[in-house]
Amino acid sequence: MHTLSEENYLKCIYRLWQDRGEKITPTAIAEWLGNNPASVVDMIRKLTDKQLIIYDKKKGVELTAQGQKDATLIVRRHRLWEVFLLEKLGYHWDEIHDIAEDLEHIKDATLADRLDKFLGFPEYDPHGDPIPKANGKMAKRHSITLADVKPGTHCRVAAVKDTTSAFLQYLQKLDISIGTKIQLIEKIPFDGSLVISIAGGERTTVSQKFGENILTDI
Amino acid sequence: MHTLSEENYLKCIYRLWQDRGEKITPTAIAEWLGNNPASVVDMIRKLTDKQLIIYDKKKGVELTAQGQKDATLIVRRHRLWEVFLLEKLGYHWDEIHDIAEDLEHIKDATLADRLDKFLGFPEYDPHGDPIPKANGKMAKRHSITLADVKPGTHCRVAAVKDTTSAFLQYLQKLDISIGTKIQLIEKIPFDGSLVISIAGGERTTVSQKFGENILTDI
DNA sequence: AAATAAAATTAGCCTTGCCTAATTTTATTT
DNA sequence: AAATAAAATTAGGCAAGGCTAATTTTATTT
Ligand SMILES: [Mn+2]
Ligand SMILES: [Mn+2]
Ligand SMILES: [Mn+2]
Ligand SMILES: [Mn+2]
Repeated sequence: MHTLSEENYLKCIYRLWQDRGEKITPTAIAEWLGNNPASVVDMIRKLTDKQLIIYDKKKGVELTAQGQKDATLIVRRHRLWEVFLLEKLGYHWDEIHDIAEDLEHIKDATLADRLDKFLGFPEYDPHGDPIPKANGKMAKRHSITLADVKPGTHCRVAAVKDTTSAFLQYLQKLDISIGTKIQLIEKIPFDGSLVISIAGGERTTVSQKFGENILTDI
Repeated sequence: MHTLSEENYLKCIYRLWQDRGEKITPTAIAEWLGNNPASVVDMIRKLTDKQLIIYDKKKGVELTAQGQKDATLIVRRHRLWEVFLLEKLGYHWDEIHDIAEDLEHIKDATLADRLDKFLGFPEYDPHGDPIPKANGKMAKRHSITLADVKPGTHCRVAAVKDTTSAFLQYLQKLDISIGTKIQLIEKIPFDGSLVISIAGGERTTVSQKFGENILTDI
């Protein structure tokens, strides 16, 4: 099996691949994990030896079929534990990510499946991310951000991209959670700021960065 | 905070102190953890520096007040997770120990307390061991083994000392679990074997070692 | 095409937590 | 009291997973 560090790298590569799509470079991995590029190069060698990734200086880092499978299961555990922490233990959505970051590494043949069953086979985690099934399949990820939507559109908050507590607490302050209806009223050309109405309420202005971290539905 | 290894050593020392009472030597720790005595000496230095233990060649290793407190909280987490795994996820009692061995190291300020509440503040874990409260207090441990009891006595299985699956599966085969009534019919002087009747059933003979690993009530 | 900047890699070092082998200390036997 | 055995300790090493500093490669500017 994999070490804790190997798992964190795998999950990081999976994540960068999922939400950026671009070529995954050692520097990108280093930034995401807060490690030094030199350390990343070491781990790239190790994961390559284990046949979990393929590294081509032109194409960057890619997961092999096995690497993808393994990464998916880690993500599955992470998201299931997040549901557990929120729904069963009463944590808030800005507190669960870091704890799940550790829980995801607990390995037992049947633990994830039992937890899945106990939670009633949830499709999405508390941040709106789809939970991979045991076979690796999962519901579609949302991809249109609030910043992409045409002014005038009414949409629903389906997921958040950023899961730091800084962002989640700001959302809480604005009374926004998964399912909240938002109308995009206007985009300010100068800096991309967004004028929105939350759940039919007054106009509020948020930054472009804010809008890019909210994924929408409908 | 403590590393995973430091925590495992603390818990080991706590355990040896609780159920042997004797002087705790580096060799005893090494045997319990399956490590080399030389490694234990290294860790003794580290835990001493951290003021979690005091080591005196005469008295052996002892936990300081802080060490005791920390160890108790690890044990608390271990036992709470065991209850969770058995009651909520449907594991059998011989499968939960190893998983809890990892879960006990997940650190978050409120996790144990939330789990405790979620489980309904259980007093004992699935092996009959008392679960320390957040303040360190806990219900009395049972101390009389089946091997200590006088022939003729009817007693109740209150806890098991050994939690290896070899022992627990044997118990399951004999239909013994926490709460089962057992009458000790006879002790064989030759080798200490015990003739017992399980829940009023037929006579069965078990070894002395078996009897020493069952703690009784009433 | 050179010059410069950025990214990737290498070399060498550190800490943790373990090990083996050798040595010293402490207990037990004779 | 010696001899022997057991326990504890020291010395030296190793793998994992980080780091910094130096170097090489690759991209970008000029
Ligand atoms: Mn993690
Ligand atoms: Mn999430
Ligand atoms: Mn443990
Ligand atoms: Mn237990």
